[in-house]
Amino acid sequence: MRHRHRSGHQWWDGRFRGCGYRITVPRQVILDALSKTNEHLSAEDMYLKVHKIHPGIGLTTVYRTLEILVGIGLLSKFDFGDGRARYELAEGPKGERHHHHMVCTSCNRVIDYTDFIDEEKDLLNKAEKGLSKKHNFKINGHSIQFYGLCSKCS
Amino acid sequence: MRHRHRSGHQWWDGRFRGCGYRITVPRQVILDALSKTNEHLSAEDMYLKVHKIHPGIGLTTVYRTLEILVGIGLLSKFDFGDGRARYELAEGPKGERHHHHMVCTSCNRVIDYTDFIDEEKDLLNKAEKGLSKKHNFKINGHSIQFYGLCSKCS
DNA sequence: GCTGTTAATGGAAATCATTTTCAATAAGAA
DNA sequence: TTCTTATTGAAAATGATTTCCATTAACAGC
Ligand SMILES: [Mn+2]
Ligand SMILES: [Mn+2]
Ligand SMILES: [Zn+2]
Ligand SMILES: [Zn+2]
Repeated sequence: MRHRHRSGHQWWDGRFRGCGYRITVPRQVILDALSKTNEHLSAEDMYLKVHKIHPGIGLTTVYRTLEILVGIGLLSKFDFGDGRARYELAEGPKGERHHHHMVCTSCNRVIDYTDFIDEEKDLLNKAEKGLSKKHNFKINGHSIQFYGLCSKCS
Repeated sequence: MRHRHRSGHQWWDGRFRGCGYRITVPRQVILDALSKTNEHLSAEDMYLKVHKIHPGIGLTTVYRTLEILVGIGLLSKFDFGDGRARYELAEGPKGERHHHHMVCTSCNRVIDYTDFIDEEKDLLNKAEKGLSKKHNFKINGHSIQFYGLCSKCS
């Protein structure tokens, strides 16, 4: 009964195989863990989480897997200024999860928000067009974040 | 004649002394170098640049000075994803230099732009107000950057 | 289901940016 | 000039991420 979720195919199976990657136990476990959290985990966070159930999985493999997932666009990688990279599912079974972040400069808490996303999209589209024309720069993505103090720290 | 610029007071003198810091040769040299470039230098870039004229100045001091300058708001510190922090004068003798960045994911070139800054400001103000109300988050700053391919790489 | 090829794994060692330590030096108040 | 103490620079330490490499496991083809 346990681990039943690992028998059949997963929503990311196709994408994964399509890129020529093998589906291995560590990769399934890591993807599972990512699917079940909405935190912004670091590689080590991930390792510790996974390690409780699967002590065999090494930190190196976690790093490698995260890098692959970023590479095929399933994961987003962030730097929130605390000296380690943090990751978050870019796309779930239901589709995109586009949002931006507020980072507390005191306790490092990261808060997702989707407010103003529509207005942002307008501006970003406009900017992307204008900038790619004016500076001849082909824009593929963007990153926006606010820094400040969260409710508990202010 | 050379180094005359270091005799008198500089535009940053007051701010610097006001924070209780001593004005030392390494600090003057580093600030001078920063004033004369519009690149986005890393600590090591800075060290190498300064080292040509002042071989005595150590990398440690460069790191320390940059950190102080960020602390008092004279410098902005960025992470453009190439594994090292990069710095740029936040404020010149003439005042603010607010702008955002486009980062080439192929050659790591960083391009400043000020286009759409006004529209951005409107959106950011609106967002800051809305978010601080809704999420009870006190916003002090933001970071926006576009990623893509520069003219030479696309 | 077995087999062979080869990608994937994990522990140890290496890397690399940044920080810490500490004895020597220099800024600036008096 | 003198005295106090912040600042400096070399070397060592740190900590996240990568690289090495011998072993293991996916899975395509039988
Ligand atoms: Mn998020
Ligand atoms: Mn800039
Ligand atoms: Zn906080
Ligand atoms: Zn480029």
